[in-house]
Amino acid sequence: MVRTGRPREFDKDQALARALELFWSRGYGATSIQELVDALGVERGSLYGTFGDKRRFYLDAVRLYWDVYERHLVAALDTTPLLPALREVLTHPARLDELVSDVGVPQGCLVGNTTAELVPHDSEATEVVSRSYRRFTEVLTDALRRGQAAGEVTGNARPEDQAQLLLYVVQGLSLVSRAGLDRTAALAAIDTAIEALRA
Amino acid sequence: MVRTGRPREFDKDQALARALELFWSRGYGATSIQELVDALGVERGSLYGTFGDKRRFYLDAVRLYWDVYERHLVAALDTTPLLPALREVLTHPARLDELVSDVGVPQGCLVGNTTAELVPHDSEATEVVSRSYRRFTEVLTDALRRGQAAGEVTGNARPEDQAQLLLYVVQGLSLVSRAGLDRTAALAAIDTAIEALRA
DNA sequence: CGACTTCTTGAACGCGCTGTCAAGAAGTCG
DNA sequence: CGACTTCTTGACAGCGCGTTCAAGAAGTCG
Repeated sequence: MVRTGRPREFDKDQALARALELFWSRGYGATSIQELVDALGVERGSLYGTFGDKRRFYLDAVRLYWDVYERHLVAALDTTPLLPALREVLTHPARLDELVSDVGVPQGCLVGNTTAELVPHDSEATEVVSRSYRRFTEVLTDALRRGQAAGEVTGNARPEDQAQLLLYVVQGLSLVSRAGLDRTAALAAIDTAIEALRA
Repeated sequence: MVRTGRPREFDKDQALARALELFWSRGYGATSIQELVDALGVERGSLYGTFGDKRRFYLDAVRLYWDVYERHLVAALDTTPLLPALREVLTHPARLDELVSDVGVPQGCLVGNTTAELVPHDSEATEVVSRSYRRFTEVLTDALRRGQAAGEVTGNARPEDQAQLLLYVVQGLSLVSRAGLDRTAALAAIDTAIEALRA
């Protein structure tokens, strides 16, 4: 079945990616449709016709964010030794390795931001966020299990519990960093967490 | 100097405390002045005359929240042994020890919520939040230093770094819990953190 | 070419919000 | 009592927001 009618003049995926950046840096409520119109170069009606209302648009952006992040996460943890890779994972969301003062740089983890802004009031957002957290702990649990089997990670605790704790650490770092980041202190704290995992 | 003019008909502190609960459970943006009027039984004009605009009102509530919390924190950590008290502190913000499903129960830590919603866009909010985080790590650092000196807490890491890490853990737990709390998993993760601190 | 479908454009609607203000009420002070 | 100050009340102004919609443009299909 060939698609008939006037063809879209903009790239849907590219528009969603651009919207993701805007939502990421400014948040859901603080991003107006007008700002999206200006940033994407697409008029209101076209956005509504393509993505539905603002909430749907935003949640689609969050889903895209998570899909990309999870792919990176799985790839990053598929290495030996595990702990250095884990250190990268923990420092990444707060962008400790880049210039934080960059203008327009997205702040923290979009899933965490969504949790703070829409959860638990919005049930669909709660689903998206919960699934992301579950996937994160699943991926980390697998990695930690491998690390324990290899004798690199301590067996003093269950991999599930270690993974859950690391979820808290990464989300906490991501959140607290918004208020200003002392890179040295943050890295020292992360290293403390990593060292506690060493066998 | 005696205060002249018509006396206020409501209790200012009590109104602020009630507003704090509302802001806490619904967030800054989602709490309208009208809701405050209804909940406090005080008309708009009186609120504006007493507390200034909404942002000031909110930030005053956050300051009150933190003052109360810090008093509790210092008192809770002034015990021996330290680790059980620390466990209480970590589980408290997410209210793991109470019924989470209670209607109207405030969600997470108000400072963390403020971080997500107003920081870094609002400089005054950023100050309030940063000061709270700094005080938290200072109080915890002191406690951990005592714990290390008493031989209860491991000396494998500096107290400052342990405290910073615990800030991340408590804020992460507080945030993630909004999306639904698996009490068993959360407690197991907290216990993992506590055990890692044991000498 | 003409019928049909889909996308584009930008004006306009309706709503809820924060913040203001004028008139009156309730006190103190001389 | 009369002047003065402060608080209360509720209407209302003004604004920005998300969303809709009608008219036109740009394609496909028979």
